[in-house]
Amino acid sequence: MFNFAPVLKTINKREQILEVAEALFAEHGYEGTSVRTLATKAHINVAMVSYYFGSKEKLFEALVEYRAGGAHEKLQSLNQKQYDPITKIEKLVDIYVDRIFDNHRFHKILQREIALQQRSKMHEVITGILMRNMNEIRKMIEEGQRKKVFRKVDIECTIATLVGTISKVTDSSMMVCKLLNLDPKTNTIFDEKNKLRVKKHLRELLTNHLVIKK
Amino acid sequence: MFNFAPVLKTINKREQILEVAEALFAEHGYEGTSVRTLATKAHINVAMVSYYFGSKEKLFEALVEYRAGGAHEKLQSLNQKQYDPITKIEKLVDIYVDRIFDNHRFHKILQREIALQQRSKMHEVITGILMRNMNEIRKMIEEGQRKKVFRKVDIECTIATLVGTISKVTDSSMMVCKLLNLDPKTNTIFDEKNKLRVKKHLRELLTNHLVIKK
DNA sequence: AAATTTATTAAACATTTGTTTAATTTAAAC
DNA sequence: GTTTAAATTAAACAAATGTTTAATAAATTT
Repeated sequence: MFNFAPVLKTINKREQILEVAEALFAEHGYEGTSVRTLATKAHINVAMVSYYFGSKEKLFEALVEYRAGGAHEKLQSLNQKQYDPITKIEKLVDIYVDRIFDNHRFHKILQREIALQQRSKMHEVITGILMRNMNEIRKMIEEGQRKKVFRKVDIECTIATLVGTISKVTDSSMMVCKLLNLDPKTNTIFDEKNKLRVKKHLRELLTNHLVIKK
Repeated sequence: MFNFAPVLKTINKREQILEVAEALFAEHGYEGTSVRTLATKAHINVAMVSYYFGSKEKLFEALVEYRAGGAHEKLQSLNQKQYDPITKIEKLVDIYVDRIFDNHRFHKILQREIALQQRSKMHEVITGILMRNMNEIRKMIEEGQRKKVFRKVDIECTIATLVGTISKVTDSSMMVCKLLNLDPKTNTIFDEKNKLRVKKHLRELLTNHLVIKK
């Protein structure tokens, strides 16, 4: 019969390296993380990175593949539902806040990567992913405008507000802890309480912004 | 008599290095920029960085000192004016958009630096600067709330929205060019047209969000 | 159980990194 | 015009970087 044990073990080792890489890239950046410190933190030999991924850059690409998928499908399926525009936007906020909060390390890496002009190939891939997601949001807003529920707002800027607000809260967590008077050691901004808080803020902000008052 | 020429020349050389460093740090990050490529781009010898600044890290600190000041004074003086809360917020938007657009390279570097857990000393300095600015904004909103002009909104999240929206537009300029269907080569997001566009968006967004409707 | 593939290791590899040295040119002061 | 200080240079420095090698250990297949 089949024996999955070795295969599973391999996958786990790969994933273990990817998880540690994600944490280190998020904290110290791609260039700021050496393969040696990565190997130490992941309790593996330096050569294992080349062995499993080929190179440091290919490890990074593997990380993107490992984490990037999924978001677009969720947005697309929401877009196909028959909700009214306001409900759709509220559910969009929930999806986006959940997504970015739960993947805050990877999101931080992505944000830094698109802000940088390095590794142009990776840059292209990431831009493509984010663009597709943004287009789904655009469709939602345009649908609301067609139905005369939403104002003729600046769609691109509105998307920037949605993503920018969440990014600001998650990416500069140290900063936000000080701003919210939280202890960075004991507290975490990535808990349910703060997710709800940001969701509430964005729901009210965006409905006030988008919805035409009767 | 006095002869300023040599002194001025020295200052200019220092500033010349700082300007090139700013451009490179913004494009490729701090770790992604080597002292050698910096020297080449600035048409100086490698040793000149150590000669003028002591080290790469001190060059970075010098850049922060060179660019960081000024914003707080502007916010403070606006806060002391006798404008009504709505006007104050509108002028705040103008100041912030102008500031970040005109210093977009430096702003990008700052954002990356506070998102990173490297160079903790610099981190402290930058956090301090940004915190003071944020406190001025908080005062403005609280004043509007006391005067019963503003709603009881989530102040910290509202600040995140203001800064986050502008950051999103400026920091990932490549991305935004695609989103706005601009050619990244010929067009620039940092022109007056787009400044006005973001200002208009934020003015409408924030007044709708903040102001209690009669 | 032997053969073979896969996983893991320590050591070496060639580059690149930031920084320093010591020599030289340029400018300023006397 | 000589002396002194400042600016600039090419070369060397040690440390760190990503990657490869060749040997060994573990697991899988035959």
